Amino acid sequence: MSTDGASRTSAPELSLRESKKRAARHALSWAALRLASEHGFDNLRVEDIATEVGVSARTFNNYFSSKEEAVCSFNVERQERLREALLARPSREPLWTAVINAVSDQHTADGQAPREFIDRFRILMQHPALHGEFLKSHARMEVILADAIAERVGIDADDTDGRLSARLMAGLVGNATRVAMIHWFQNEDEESLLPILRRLLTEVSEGLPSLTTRPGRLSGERARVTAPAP
Amino acid sequence: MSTDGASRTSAPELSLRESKKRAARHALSWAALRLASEHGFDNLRVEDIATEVGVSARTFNNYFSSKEEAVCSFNVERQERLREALLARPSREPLWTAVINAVSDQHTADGQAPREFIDRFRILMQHPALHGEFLKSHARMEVILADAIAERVGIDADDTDGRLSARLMAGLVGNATRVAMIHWFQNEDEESLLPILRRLLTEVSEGLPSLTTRPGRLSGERARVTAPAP
DNA sequence: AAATAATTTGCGAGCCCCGCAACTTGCTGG
DNA sequence: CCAGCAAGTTGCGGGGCTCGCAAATTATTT
Repeated sequence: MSTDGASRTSAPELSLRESKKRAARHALSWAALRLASEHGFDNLRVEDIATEVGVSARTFNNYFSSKEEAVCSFNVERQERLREALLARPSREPLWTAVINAVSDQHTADGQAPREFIDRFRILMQHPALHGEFLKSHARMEVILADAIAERVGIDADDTDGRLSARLMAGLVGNATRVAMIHWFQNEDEESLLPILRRLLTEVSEGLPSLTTRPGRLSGERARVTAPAP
Repeated sequence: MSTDGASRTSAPELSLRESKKRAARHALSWAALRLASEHGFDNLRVEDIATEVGVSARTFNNYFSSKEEAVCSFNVERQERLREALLARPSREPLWTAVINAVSDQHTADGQAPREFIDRFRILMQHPALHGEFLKSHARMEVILADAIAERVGIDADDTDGRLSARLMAGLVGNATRVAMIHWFQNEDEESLLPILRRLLTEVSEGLPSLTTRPGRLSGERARVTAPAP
């Protein structure tokens, strides 16, 4: 029968080898995530992950160069989707709107996951050993997003300043995402992730008004910086 | 007599033990950085670092839980300085101006380092094994900066939204810093770090005008997002 | 179907990180 | 001043990780 979505989005006709490789990588990544969230990262052995999937431990290290990488690898899978999502937004949408909506879409599915799993996930991601890899996967995401932004806006490959700006904007998005997630990690019963994320992104897109135009003893002016340098 | 800078900034009168500990940590961190930049991270052994400083390898792991952490630890030392620098800016300065100047100050000294060292440093930081830890140290920096911002602006500890905004702003700064550094890593003979950094920070502080008001087929409007939530 | 290319696997080496228990060093109250 | 306590250091040993290598297995090509 095999009625999977091969034709859904321009399937690149992957060879048997390629599809096996992807499947293996995917399986290893999810096995790692599941086992880690169930037994805790400290009790995660490479051998267990490999056994779970039915390959040798040596093969695991052909796919991932560390346990941490495998556990956080699910983030990478999102990247590809985000890129497509942004480019699929109607081209009339203002840039920020398109970005915010595209990012939101990536996170709406998360609400569906079983509560129990989400809770364990939050605990898991607090582990120091995963923090670095988690950030690393976000950094990769930002690069992808920056390219997508540049593509959407029509920035040339050789427009250094333009690409830097795109990179910067992608960073802002990634940062808002990160802050939202961390806040969400730490405050269990508060708002769910998506509303926070949208709020932060909107705030960023508007130039952080709540801080710069604060009523108190603060100046509402934009920064006026002394001359950069000779 | 001991006429050192004890009174400069409210020295906490550290005990002999404490000062030894700090010295050891500092020495280990710098030994790690130096050896790594000279011989490459792949040829860095914990034992070498420890020997260089004159302690046992076991002691090294009492201070740092990984080589990566040690190599990137110099970033942490900046954090404390950044906090003080921001709070020391004249309180009349607009927030963004103060932040930009404080951040700039942390990086002006870098230009003085010997060229040779800087080059090796740039290569070193490209190593995948250090990338995660590098980002981690930046994340820590952002937390410190967020607190400093909140303190300067006068945000209460229980003002959740306010603190979130401060966190967000600190993230923007961290992000601009990161983008600037990465750009600087990859383009050897281009501008030096500081000018790029100041340019990016200014751009961020103004709400990314170069992208959102781009002449072409893009709308210059701010994002108008569908209602975030009830 | 043979030739070729890519993957998987077992083995072994070298290193890392940490718990533990002795040992050394700084600190504190009499 | 010094006895006794607290804190830091060290060697040892163990479990684990990551990788290079070469043989075996599995796809792909001709």
